[in-house]
Amino acid sequence: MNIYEIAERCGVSIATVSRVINGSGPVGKATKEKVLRVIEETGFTPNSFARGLNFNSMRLIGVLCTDFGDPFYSQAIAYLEEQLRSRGFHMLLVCTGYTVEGKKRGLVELVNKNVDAIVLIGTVFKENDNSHIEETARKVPVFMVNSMLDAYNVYSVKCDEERAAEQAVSALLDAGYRKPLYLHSQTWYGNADKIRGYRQALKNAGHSVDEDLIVKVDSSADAVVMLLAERLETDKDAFDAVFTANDVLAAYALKALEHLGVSKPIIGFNNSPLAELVTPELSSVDNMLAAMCHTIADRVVDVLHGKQPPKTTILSGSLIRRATF
Amino acid sequence: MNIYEIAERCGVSIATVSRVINGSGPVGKATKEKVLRVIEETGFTPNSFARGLNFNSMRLIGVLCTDFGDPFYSQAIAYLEEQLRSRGFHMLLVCTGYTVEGKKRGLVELVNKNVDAIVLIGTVFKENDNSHIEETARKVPVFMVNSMLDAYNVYSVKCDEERAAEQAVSALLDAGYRKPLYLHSQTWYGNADKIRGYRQALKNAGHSVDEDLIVKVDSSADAVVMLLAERLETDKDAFDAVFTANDVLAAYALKALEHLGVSKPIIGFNNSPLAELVTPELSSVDNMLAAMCHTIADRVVDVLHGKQPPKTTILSGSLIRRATF
DNA sequence: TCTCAAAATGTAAGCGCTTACTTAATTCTA
DNA sequence: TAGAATTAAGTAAGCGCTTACATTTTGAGA
Repeated sequence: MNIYEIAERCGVSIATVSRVINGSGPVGKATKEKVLRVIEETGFTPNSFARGLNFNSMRLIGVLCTDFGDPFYSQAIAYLEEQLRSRGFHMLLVCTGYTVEGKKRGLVELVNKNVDAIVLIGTVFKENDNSHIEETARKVPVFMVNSMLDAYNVYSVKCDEERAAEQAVSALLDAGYRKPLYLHSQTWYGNADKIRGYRQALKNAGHSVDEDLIVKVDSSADAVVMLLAERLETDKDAFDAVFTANDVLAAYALKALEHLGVSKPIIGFNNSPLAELVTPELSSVDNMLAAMCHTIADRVVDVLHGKQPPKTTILSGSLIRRATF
Repeated sequence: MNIYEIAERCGVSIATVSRVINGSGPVGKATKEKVLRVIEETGFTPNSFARGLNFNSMRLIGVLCTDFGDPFYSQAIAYLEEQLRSRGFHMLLVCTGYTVEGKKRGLVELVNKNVDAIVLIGTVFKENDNSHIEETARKVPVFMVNSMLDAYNVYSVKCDEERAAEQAVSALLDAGYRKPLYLHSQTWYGNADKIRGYRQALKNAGHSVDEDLIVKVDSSADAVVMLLAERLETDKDAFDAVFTANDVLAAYALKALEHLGVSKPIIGFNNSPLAELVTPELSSVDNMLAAMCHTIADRVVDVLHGKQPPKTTILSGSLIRRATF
């Protein structure tokens, strides 16, 4: 079933059928109705590859994501899908894991599919070589959610995580805590910002930074429990509060402290749904994920329409206080 | 940059270039190397729409999902993406929410994109009209994860949730509990199975079913807290254990009981990562999601290769015991 | 009734690629 | 070394659709 078949059944030319499908030219009222009726009857849908070939677009946006395990990412995907779809685009989703190799492959695959644009969710490693992203951006516009890269054809929307982390840690210090532990599990881009914020907060309060309180740990319940147990065993006042790079780590920390029978304030990051699922509910830094995704979708549409939106947008996050602090 | 450009730069015809790209015919060694080199130098990637038009496939699988909020779905997406991609397919993801209208639109959109197959995750409403799915299946093979529909061109892989639920409730009864509360929030397909299992377990144990113990509740912390509080207020022995349709509800129930200062066994469903994130860790029924996704991916490949795999596969779930029971 | 612009429809040339079919260049056999 | 068999490369016809351009029809004004 193709456009020729429809044209024949209607006794018109394919040009006319195409015109009624796309509303791309004048068509007599009777003819239009007939064509629509036949399309309806036959259930014909125009071949999207042929249209793609003509328009050089299938209205597909490639989305590269690191890890679904973290609710932050699945939440981002959810927002993005909604926003993009409401703007008439569909989402080609590729999940690559944390390796740079995986990301490179993912980018190549998306470029090969001729997507209209590529959205990266939190995937830039600041210290690392990002030439693969720059190279990709020479072929198709790249949009970054929650990370930033200043390069040709790359647009970024991020939360000022440094400031947000600073605010969170300052809140702990203001409340009288002196030794906040900072837990993270991946040394990616955003992490450096959070650490800077952490340091700044201590500095602002006139404290020095104990480097032993900035620690990387595997993202698993066991690892966190072990780590905290070990620290507290050595010195039961080794730290007096916990700040984590994401809510999953915060949940593990919560579990660990409960396990150890001690209670200390905990602040997570991302303000994901998880924060309200655990008991007690997690205080967490809101990094404005929904707003970021909304903004990115706007940027995508703008760029594809030939407009030139700002290359970087920075939103401010804020601490959402719940039961753990 | 297209295949003509490459051909010209190599001093060969486009047929030859195409042959080296696809390995679809004999090419002289020197020629082949030259073509590969030029492709490498120019960074040429064949237009996937043109290939799609020829092959009538872009190796795209449409995936229709209900809700990312539930970790069950995001987990399923994660598994599917991995499995499909390792088989050379990419995933076009559409998230529709719980309405049948939304699903219908989603299916139409995917069909319009000429995907090779459509995977539905837990989306059949048994009582409802599923003609939209059957209609879709006339155009493109449909695969169902964790639900079932016996129709032309529809393949299903599901967990025997009835048996699994029965097993879980029986375990509660065996442990001496008499009045297990069953909480669910959506009256979709799988729910009926679970309820049957719940009933069967009580019947097996010689108990009658108290219909008031099968209750639907909004999927929110507040709703669950309110519900349980109300029940226990009326009669503090209104129920002596909680069984839920998914882990999110179980987490809410955990929160609610803790809030009310009572402790009762809880069993969730899906055995999602969430089960290990909350404290105490949730006992949960494992519905073999990873295996389902793996199997579905196999089925997709088989069907697209013209094979005829079994139309229905049923896996058995099992209760994973952790701290809450 | 005739003219002519405006509206409706048709024709055919791509979009970039694959591949059946054809032709040219090698290699092999006797 | 002629000629068959084999391998390498080219030609051109689509795949299903959009659209610039050409053609026909319609209807208003004179």
